[in-house]
Amino acid sequence: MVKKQQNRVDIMTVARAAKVSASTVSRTFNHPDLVNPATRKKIDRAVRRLGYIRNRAAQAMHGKRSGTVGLVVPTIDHAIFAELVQSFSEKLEAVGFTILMTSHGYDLEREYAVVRKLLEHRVDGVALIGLEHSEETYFLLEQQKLPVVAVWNYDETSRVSCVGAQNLLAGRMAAEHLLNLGHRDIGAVFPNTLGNDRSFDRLRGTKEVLASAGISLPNSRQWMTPYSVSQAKAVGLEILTQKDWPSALLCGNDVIAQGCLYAAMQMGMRVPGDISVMGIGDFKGSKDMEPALSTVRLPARTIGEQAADLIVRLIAGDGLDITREELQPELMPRVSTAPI
Amino acid sequence: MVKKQQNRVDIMTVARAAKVSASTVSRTFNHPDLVNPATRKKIDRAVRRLGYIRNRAAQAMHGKRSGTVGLVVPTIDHAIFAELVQSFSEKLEAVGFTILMTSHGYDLEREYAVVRKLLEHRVDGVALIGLEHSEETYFLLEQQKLPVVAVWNYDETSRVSCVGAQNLLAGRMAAEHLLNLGHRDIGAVFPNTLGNDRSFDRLRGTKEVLASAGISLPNSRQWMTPYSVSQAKAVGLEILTQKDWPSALLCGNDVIAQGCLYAAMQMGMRVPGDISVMGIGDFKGSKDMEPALSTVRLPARTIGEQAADLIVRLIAGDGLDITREELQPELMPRVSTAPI
DNA sequence: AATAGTTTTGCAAATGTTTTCATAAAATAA
DNA sequence: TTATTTTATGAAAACATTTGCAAAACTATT
Repeated sequence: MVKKQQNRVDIMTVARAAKVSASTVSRTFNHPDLVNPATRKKIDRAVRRLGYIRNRAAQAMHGKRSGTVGLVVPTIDHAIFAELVQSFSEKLEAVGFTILMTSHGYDLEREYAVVRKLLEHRVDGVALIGLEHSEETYFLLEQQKLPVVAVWNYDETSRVSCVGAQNLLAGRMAAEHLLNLGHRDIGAVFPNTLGNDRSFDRLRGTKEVLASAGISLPNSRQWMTPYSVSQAKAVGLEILTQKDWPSALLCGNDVIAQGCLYAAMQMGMRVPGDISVMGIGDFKGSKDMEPALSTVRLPARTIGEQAADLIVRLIAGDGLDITREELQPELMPRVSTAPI
Repeated sequence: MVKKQQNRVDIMTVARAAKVSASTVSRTFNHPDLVNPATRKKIDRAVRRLGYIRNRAAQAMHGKRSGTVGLVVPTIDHAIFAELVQSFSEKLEAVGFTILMTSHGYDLEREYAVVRKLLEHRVDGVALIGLEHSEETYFLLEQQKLPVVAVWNYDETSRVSCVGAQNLLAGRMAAEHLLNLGHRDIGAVFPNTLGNDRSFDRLRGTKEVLASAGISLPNSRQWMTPYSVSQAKAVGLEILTQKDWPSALLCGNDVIAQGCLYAAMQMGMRVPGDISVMGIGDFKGSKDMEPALSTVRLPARTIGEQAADLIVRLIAGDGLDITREELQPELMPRVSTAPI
């Protein structure tokens, strides 16, 4: 077994090459103002010539920041998270952080495991999606006194800092919109609400509003589908082939709504002529669909950016107090919904 | 300025609590078989009680693996990369790696910078998208002798290991399909090919095939649009409002194709009746569109998975030899294209 | 009971950096 | 010119772990 002859260029190698001490090399990186420009130049040259790359691991050992932020998402394979993750990481990278990203597939046990792993890597902060996490996860994070922000949901009683919108409100607004258009027979098409507080709250908001208008949402008017155009379309087809379909479909998110739109199209039905379709989320493509999708906008980019801002503030300030930032959902009435 | 009284639980704290030496604690983590089960139990209890989390940074300093793999993408905010990233990271996480993800927004300079940063974090390997990278980036990676795999493109002359498909082939297949259907007046709608070898190769393949069928692709039949449904739709509208639109549109990817589909729909045109639309990529929703999108499938999930496999093999084997894995694009004729 | 072999443990050195403190050199003030 | 301040550098300790080596504690064998 050949021992890999590491081309180990460490700080000492550079120091020797530049005929200075390791301390000076270190300083050129971390406090350039403290070292003589001439020396700095010598060192820079040596660094370049040797291809030296400093070792963050060794830095991090000094109680210094690791320069990484952990990001835990259920999955990145959903339009909405992609948008969020992108804006979040752009903002963080701009101030020099690197993102350690992990996903858990909506499994709260796995979430705990990945958070642990992030902690092993001594991330400077952690961002999680939503506020529903296992007790162990919360405990772990609190115990480590690490800056944490829950992204996407807003809740004034949240156990950690959060930036997001109230999904409950979004659910309400969607339902109200449909109600205002005169719809009384409404079908709800939602993803599984288990381990997904976003979805749960939206459905709750919807039900609340309907109930207070004296409209019940019987099980026969509720459908569940995974987050996927394809599967939502299948469910949509199922709904529309039964003889008395609802006059409007309220979908848990825009991807599902898109599936329903396609289902209607395939059946040769007119939207909103034969049925209205309402989404929640306002994903990137939603306004361009044909017909343009009516939805409730949850500003993913803004949320991502503010979350990034917040976490750098928390990291910088050794901030221990919980901060909450609420963003308002916004009704986006477009073409896919119409008066009955 | 209050000095944050770190709840610094280190390996020594655990050792003291369990009345053993630090070495033994270390061993319980890394070579459990070398330590007496009884001792192990004692240590486990102490670890649990104190909430100890081991420090990967300190481990990594020992020339040990850092347990991270760097992933560099242009942007994650595109359906296609999301799918790829998801499958890639799922696979890697399953074997215990954590992903360090960064994006560069199609800027090769920034790519160099982020790769450097990844190196500072002593990632065990790096995955890049595509094969077009700056000389500095290649040089850096080679100099560090780090396992590298370029994902998404296949090229038998690639400078680093790669797993992907030949975009050239994909471009050819798309064009051939249209040709076979009898189309002679074809429009190409592509994203900017600068710093994007995928797109460049597809367009090249397309042109090749057309040329060898004696069909030229004048500038007036080429359009450029950013990767976005919305902007592609705008371009589509522009194309379709001119008096003699092409009989078929060949789009650089499925997102652009979707935009064109919507444009046609908005114009009240029938696809494929009035115009055929062809995509490249076969993204998640493509088969569900109305009309279902004809496209050339590039198996994102498979590519992601194989890339993950390959990089763990490279990491495990101190593998220095370049490995190339080719996946075949596949024609997916569906509804959006028809004989002229 | 003595010996040999095996398993388990601890000591100390090593890893690559940052930082505190001390000192040397240079610049400024007297 | 001397004394004082400022600037630039190096030596060494600290950070949290892993690991080679050797000692100690068991087991098995005679």
